[in-house]
This record gives sequence, C-alpha cells and structure tokens, in this order.
Amino acid sequence: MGFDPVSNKVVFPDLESEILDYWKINDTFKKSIEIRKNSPLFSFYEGPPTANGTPGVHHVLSRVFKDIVPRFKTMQGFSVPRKGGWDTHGLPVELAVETELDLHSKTEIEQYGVEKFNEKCRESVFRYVKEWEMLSDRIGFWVDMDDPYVTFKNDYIESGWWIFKELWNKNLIYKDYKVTPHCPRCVTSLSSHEVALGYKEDTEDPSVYIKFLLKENEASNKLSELKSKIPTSLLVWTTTPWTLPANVAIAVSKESKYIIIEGTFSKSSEPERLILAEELADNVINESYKIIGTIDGKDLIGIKYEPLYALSDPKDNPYRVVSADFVSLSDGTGLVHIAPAYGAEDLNVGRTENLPIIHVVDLNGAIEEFNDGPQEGLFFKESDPLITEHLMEKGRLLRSEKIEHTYPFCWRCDAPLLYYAKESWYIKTTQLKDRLIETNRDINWHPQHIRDGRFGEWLENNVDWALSRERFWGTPIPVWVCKDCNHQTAMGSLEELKSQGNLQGFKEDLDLHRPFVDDVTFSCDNCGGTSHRVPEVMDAWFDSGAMPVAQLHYPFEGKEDFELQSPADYVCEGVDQTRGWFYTLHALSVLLFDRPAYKNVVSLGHILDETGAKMSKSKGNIVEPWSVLDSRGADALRWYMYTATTPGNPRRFSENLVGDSVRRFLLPLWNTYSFFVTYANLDEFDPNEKNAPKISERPLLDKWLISSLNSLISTTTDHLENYRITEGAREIESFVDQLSTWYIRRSRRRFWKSEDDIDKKSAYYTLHECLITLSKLLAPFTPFIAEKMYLNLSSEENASVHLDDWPLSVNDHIDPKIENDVTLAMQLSSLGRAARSKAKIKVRQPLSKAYALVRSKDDIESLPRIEDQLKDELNVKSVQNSEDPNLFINSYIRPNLSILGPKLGKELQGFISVLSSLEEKERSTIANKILSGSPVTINNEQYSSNELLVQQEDKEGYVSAQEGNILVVIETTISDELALEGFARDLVRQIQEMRRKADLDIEDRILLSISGEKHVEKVVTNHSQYIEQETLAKIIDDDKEYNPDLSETIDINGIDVSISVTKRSN
RNA sequence: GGGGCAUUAGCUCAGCUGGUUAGAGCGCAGUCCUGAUAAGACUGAGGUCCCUGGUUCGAAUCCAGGAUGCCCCA
Repeated sequence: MGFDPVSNKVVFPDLESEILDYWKINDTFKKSIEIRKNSPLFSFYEGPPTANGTPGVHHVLSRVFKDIVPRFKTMQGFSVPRKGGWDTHGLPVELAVETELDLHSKTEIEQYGVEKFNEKCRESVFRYVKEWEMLSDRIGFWVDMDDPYVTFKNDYIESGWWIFKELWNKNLIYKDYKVTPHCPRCVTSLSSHEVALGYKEDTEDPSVYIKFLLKENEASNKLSELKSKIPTSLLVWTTTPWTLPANVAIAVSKESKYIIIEGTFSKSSEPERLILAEELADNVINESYKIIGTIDGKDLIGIKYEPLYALSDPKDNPYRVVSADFVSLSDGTGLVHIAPAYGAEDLNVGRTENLPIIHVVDLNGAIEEFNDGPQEGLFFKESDPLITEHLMEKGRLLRSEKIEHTYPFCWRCDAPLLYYAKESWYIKTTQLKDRLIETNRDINWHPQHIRDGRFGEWLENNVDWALSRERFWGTPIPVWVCKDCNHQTAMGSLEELKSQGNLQGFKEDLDLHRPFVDDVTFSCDNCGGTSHRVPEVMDAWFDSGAMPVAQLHYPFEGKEDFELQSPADYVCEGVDQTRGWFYTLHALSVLLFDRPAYKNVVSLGHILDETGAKMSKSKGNIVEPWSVLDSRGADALRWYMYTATTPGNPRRFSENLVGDSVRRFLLPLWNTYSFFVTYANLDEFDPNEKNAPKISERPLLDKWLISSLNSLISTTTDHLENYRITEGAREIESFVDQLSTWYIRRSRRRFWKSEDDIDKKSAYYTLHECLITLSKLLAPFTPFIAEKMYLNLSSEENASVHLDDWPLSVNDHIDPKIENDVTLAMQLSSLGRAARSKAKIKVRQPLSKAYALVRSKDDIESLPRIEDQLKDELNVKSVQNSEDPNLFINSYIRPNLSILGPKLGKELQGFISVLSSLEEKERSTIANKILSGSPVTINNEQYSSNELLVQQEDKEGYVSAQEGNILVVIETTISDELALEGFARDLVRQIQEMRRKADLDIEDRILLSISGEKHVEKVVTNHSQYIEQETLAKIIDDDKEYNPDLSETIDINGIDVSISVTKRSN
C-alpha cells in the first residue's frame, strides 16, 4: 500500500482546512451521530449564545471545552445529540437596535412602533450568525446548527408559557415591588450590565449626618439607659438626602456596641444626646462629648423615633429601629437610614419588617408633592440642598459635608440613575430554597469549590427571581387581567388561549410577541369583563433556563426525548454563568421537577491577556480568534486551552502562548509521525500483512512503549470520564515527549538498518500501533491532526478517527517492571552523559566501562535488561553494577572552621592532622555518617555532623554523577584501540555531513575515498566495514578515475583527512 | 462593603491527604550529539514558595490576619 508521504515541514492551518473539506464531503459529523443512533444516550445541553455580536476568544474557550466531552463519549459508544441554539431575546438586543435606529427612550420606541421595532430586533439577532457558524466550524466544534432551537420561535415561547403556568399553578408566581436601577430621563430600567458601563468615580455628593429624635416615652420605657429629660437622637449618615422623606426605619447591626453620648452639638448650645456605634464615634463627632452609656445593637431594636416627614400611616408601624445584616461599621454611624422605595437592601429589610413603601419621586425623577417638603416637580438630585437646608432649620442636621465617591449614571444620556422600587413579577424561588441547595449537592462541579462556594453561597442567599421587564422584545408574560374585577388568568398553551370565551384579536399563525399578543383579549371567567394581557415581557434568562424543556417544545412534543435527555450529563460555560445559565437551569428544573438540570458541569475561568490584564476594547488588548487560527491553527489553540491551566482558572492568552503549544507538542508529535512514514515507505512496510511479531517476542523498548501506551489509555480514559481534561491532556503530552525523545531516538537505528529482521518488523508494528492509538486518544482534543494521522495510518476508505471506537487498555500489555526498566535506563543515561560531560569526553569517543550503582532490588534486577541500551546510549563497551562507591570516590573529612575553630582553639591543628591521617576505609565510613546527618566519633571525641564537612573527589581514572541514591561512574582511560574507534566515528560523522551537503537522499549509495596520514589509514583499515555500513558506501582507492560529487579536506582531532564522496548509480 | 479564586524561577505552570536538598517546559549561557535537523542531550545561572503571625518535631502545603490580581454581588 504505502503511506502518503509526510513532510516534516507542516503548516497546520492548511492541514486543518483540508480536513474540514474532508469532513464536509463525507458528512463525518452526521455519520458520527448516526452510527451511534441506537446506543445509550449521553445528554449534552448547549448553552445558547447571542448572535448579535461577533464571537471572541472566550467563546472559543467554552466551545472547545464543550466539544471535547461529546466527542469522547461518542467514541466510547454513546449517542450524543448536540442541538445548537440561539439566545435571541433581551435588552442587549433592544439596545443595539435602538442605537441603530437612533431612538433614545421607550416613548420613542412606542412612537416608532413596537411592531416595526420588534421586527428589527428579530432581524438583528442573526446578524452575525455566519461568523458564529464559521468560527465554530473552524475550531472543530461539532454541534447541530441545521436545526437549532431559537428562543423567539413560537414553539419555544409556548413551552415557556407552559413552565410559567406550572409555576403559577404551584403558587410560585407573584407580583411585588423590586428596586431596579432606573434612568429618569429615558424612563426605563437598566440592566446591571448597563449600569456597569456608567459608573463615574469622583462624583461629588452631599454627605449629611441627620438626627432622628427618639419618641420620648417609647424609648425610656424600654431602656433605662435612655431615661432622661435631655433630647436623645439616633445619628444617621446618608449621601442621598432626597431619599430622607421616604425614610420608614433605621437599621442597626445586632452584634455591634452602640453608645449614648452627651454634648452640645448645635448652635443652640443646649446639651443633647446622640446614639451611634461605639467604634465610629471618634470618626464622626468633632465636638467634645461624654459617654453616658453603652447599648447592644439588639437592644435598640423596636425603639421608635419621630419621622422627619410623617408620610406613612401609623398603622403600618413605621419609624422604628430594625436590624439588618448589611449594616457595617466601616463608614457612617452604624445606623442606616432605610427607604424601601430607593434601595434593594432597604426593600429587603422592608419586606422582612413589613414596612411600607413610600415614593416621593416619580419615574421621571421629579419630586412629588408632600407636606412641608421641597418644591414639587424638582429633579431629585436638585432637591438635595433644599432638603438639607430644611432639616437644618428643623434642627435635625448635625453636619453637612461633601464626599467624592462612585455613582452610576446612564451610559446613554448621562443622567444620574436612581434605584427605584417598581412593581415586578417574581418567581418564588425562596420557597424551594432548601431543595435548590440539597439538589445542588448531587451536581458534580468542576472546579469543585464552585458547588459550595460561589454557587452554594448564591443559593444560600437566594432571593426571589424578578421575572418581568417593561420592555418589548421578549417572551410575553402570559397573564391576562380583567379590566373590571382584576381577576388574573395565566395561559399555559396556545390551545388554552384559543379556548377562552369571546376571544378577540387571535388568528391562527399569531406571532406570540408584542404587539400582536397584546391585542388578544377574552372575557373574564369571573365577571364577564374583558381580560387584557399585562404589558411585561420576561427576563431573557428565563428563556435560557427553559432550554431543556423548550428546545423540544415539551410537553407539546418531544416527551420521549425529554425524558431521555434530562437531566443533562454535561454542561459547560464560563464562570460568569454561575448566576446566569447555571442558575436558571437549576432553578427551573428544581421548581418544575424537583431535580437538578445537569449532573456534571465544567465552569471555565476568564481569559486574560498575555500580561494577566483583562481583555477590553478600551485597552486594545483583545486577541481576535481568527488571527490565532490563521497563524497557529485550531489544534494548537485547542491544545493550549486544554493544557495551559485547569478549566476553572483564569488563563492568559496570546498568539505566542499558543505558538508554544505548537513547539512543545504538535511539532514533536508530527515529527514522530513523519519519521515513521518516511521509513515505513522506504521499507515498504505494510501493517495489513498482519505478520506482526508477538509482543512477548519484541525487544524491551517496544514492550515498554506498548506498556506505557496502555497505561496512557487507562489514565487518559479515567481523567476524561471524570472531566479532568487538563490532566488527561498533560498525560498525553508527557507520553509524546517520551515517545519522541526516547523511543524514537533509541530506535532510529532499528528503522535505518538494512536487515529486515524481527527487530525491525517489531519496531514498525509497535510505532504504527502507537501512532494510530495516539490519534484516537487525541481525537477529542485535537481533532484535525488526529484525523490526518489516522487517515494515513489506517487503511480504510472514507474512514474517520471520529467514527472509530475509543481504545481500550489491555492489562496484559502493562508491565510495571518494564516501565521501571526504561525509567531507570533514562535516569542512568542522563547521569552517564552528565559524567562524560564533566570528564570532557565527547560521546563519540567510546569508553571501556561504566558502573551503575543502584540500590533497590527492582533496579538491580533491571540492570541486565537495559545493559545494551545503556552501552549504546553512553557509548561504552560494558556496564557493570557495583555497590561500593568508595571504589571510585575518595571522601575527605574537613573541619567546619567557623564552628570548630572557636571550639577547639589551639587543638585545631592537631585535629586536622588526625583527620588527614585517617585510613581510606575509615574516612568513607565517617563521610557516610556525616552525610546522613549522624554524629561521629573521632579519637574518642564525638562530633555533630555540622561540625565537619565532607569533600568528595573522583578517584584517578573515574568520573561520577549522582542523583538521589543512584550513582553512575565512567572509566575515563582511553586505549589506543578505543581512540581509533572514536576516530572512525568522527569520520563517519563527517562523511554523513558531506552526503547531506551533496544533496544525497537517505538511501543513496556512495563511493568513498579517504586519505591522510598513517593514523588515518589505520583507522580506515581497522574499521572499513563499520564506515561502509554507516554511510552506505564502498571504500575505494583514490585512483582519480572518477569525478567525485564532493571532495573536502577536513580537520579531525587535529589531523587533516581528505574525503571524497560520489553517488553510485545502483 | 460582602463572597469566591489565585499569587511558586525572567515567562507559562506542576507540587496529592504536612515529611529529605521545591520541580518541569519555554527563554538565556556554555558544551555535546545528530540522516527526526527550525529537532535532541548535558550542564549552568535564575527562588524571600506574596507578606506577617500561629499550629507542629517539621509548613509552599494547615489556621488567622494583611497585600495584590481576577471574577461575582452590592
């Protein structure tokens, strides 16, 4: 047969595009699914990306980690459907369209027309779908893009409605206030992402300290410390005076200590008392004061105070002290003003304490009318100084200052944002908090700490899911409300909607988006009035969490598939999805089915630039995936992603770092493969002849390779089965390193030699099998190079490594003894070469003896088996074991002068002469003791090991190298005979160099003439056979009869040698 | 402000439940080897294991506090 020739010059991106064509022509991905159609299912959920932006490197990261597991499982014999999907709803989509249409507010959108606006949204979400498809294709991410789920499709929305109705029926849906960042100019909520865009540092705001006067009787009845005729106030700090009229409570920290202080804090010079946190008093109070008493925070709870502006109904029990966990003592007074309408934490406190919500500002940011407050209609920020002034007049102000801090502004119009409590629809996730936490314990998280850390904490602090958005492009909330009696009806399906009485505005192919769905009305079951849909749409995250259900249009279709595919065996996304997709999947699954949505999850760290800074457009340090793919290729990129660091860690990224993985891994692998093919073709090796020598008959090196290959199969399989992808990749990498730097190097001669014997055959079969198996192990990691190698090495037509089975480890082929042999051989060779280098004797010069001093029983037994390898590797005539290092090493004992000098004083000189008079045997015994840290006795005196130093010297004629307790010694004497042989090797080396210069092929035969002084003649005579064999030459006398291709006179070891080579025509 | 993760050689990273002298690859310098040759081998330089305390016979590893970076949340 013969293999396609493989050049060692390889351009990976070109290779990959060739493979992509091959997959396309053969429809390999589809086939890989079809051939496993009836196999057990492995379920994978694809988290949907949004295609209204171009994909970046971080998307590549998640896609390659998504890809590897299904590929692996497919090869293991599972059926792994991979339905792609697109996330198409939500505010980011709307904002992009708004910008494009130059619209600036909700009002402008409504004027433009919701129908047209949503149509534009629908168009925009697939704007970059080509880029996504191209990139996914290019990196080898196999996912079914022909039939993806799309969140804006009616079927998808209908499943969403079904979920909503299920939750509705379980009483898990309610409507309540929620604080959202709100732009008063655009009159719209902003997402947290948008808020993040608009933070401004160094914003100047007021910083005011306000005195809330205690209700006299209330307080003193409760706490004796507060009994006094002197007016007593709670001291509160705020940077938003405009929220003070909305105050309904003051929060304290239960665990903290508070003090009552007395002094004159106002111009009136009347003494008064203030309550604040003990720790903060000195920071806050500039005036002198005395401490009247100390109170625990918990004892303040329930105390009532006089409102600044009495806006609340006393029935609601407002204006009292409550406790809150978030109260900190890092700034302020330890007493926090609570206005539930204008702060998320405030609202939460309000909920638990049943406090009223008072609004003093409308959605346009204008102050509403209230008793003696500032002028109605004023912009909220502008009311700050007026309110401050007003409170000062009322004697409620302690101090007013300015502060610079970070405050959010609208990123579009620059108006200061306000946090505003608005009515919202909620999912009552807190009701099932315990189940959310319990079921999370069954999820196998990678990295593991996310489970109890980031995700676990998030569940512990679970708050209800705010589901509604007052927007346009999203899944409409399927609730209809009767105009007359307020009766609410939720729709769980189109069928249900259709069956309502007196249905108006409905048509058969109704688009379930606004505004069409808003036009549908029906008569109220309760009173016969007209029911209209509520205006809100759902949070786009609901769509994402609905995916396991909605991608199949469950329960209307796909019941069977749903049962099979849920929960998912595997999901994988960036760590930012912990509170995104990972949460919405989990929450909806637990709420609906009381079980987790996925069994195994890999959460990926973020990508940083080469210096560890995060990538951002403003820094200009974004690396585009295409530039890396074009220059280094997808396999290199993938390999880098898998091996650089474990998935959960943030990873640095640059073209250079990816280039490293080419040099470190792909090139050595390719060179090995290229080496094999080159020689296999020369020798016309055909694995199909199936005359492989039995493994037991193969040389040690082959047994070793096969043993470690099978070990590799078993460890890699284990790693992948447990989602330890990085560990698996690194195992393969170190195997390839040993393959290329030891097996190939050690075996080169076996492929090169001319006899066609068992040894050679073994080498071919072994390496061939190893490379094919490697291509299978690598297929999920680097699918392109794996395919390329597999196609060439295997003989099947239109095959694919991705259609083949995952290799199984054969236990009988694993032999720890043999693996130990070779590990030892590597170690001893390394030491031996170190010794040669220390002795300054080049490796080409043969030496007579090397000694290996090994201690363990296994190693001693290994030695004879690896002797040949060592002889060759170290270029010595024999390798012997020895147990006594003192045969080769002299040990001398010297005093540690800095310690023994002061100790012995005058006696030191005497001691030195004692040491130098020690017998060799005694010296070595003492030396061994010192080196092991034991005390020694010399002349009946005991010395600790740090008082003496050991100096070791190689004995004359030996050089040693040591590592741990293994020692290798070489004998350095070079006989005349050895010198001649060394010279012969030098000659061969030079002749090979000339062959190359003359552009001869490896297998070309030559005529060779060598001339020089007598010594040279002697070398040629003694070693002619060796020289001829090594250089494929016939040595001839230089009779000038022929015209050499190349003649040179070369200096070898100071002797001039004239060499001519001529290509022989066979 | 709260939480999570990280910090080990110039760079990228290992270092398992505490245990001799903290490792690898890249890069750098030198030497060697070489028909895998833009590879390979050996040696060398290069370390406050982020800092400070604590536990322990013994800490890169465990605990507490702090610093810096990244992420999430407020």
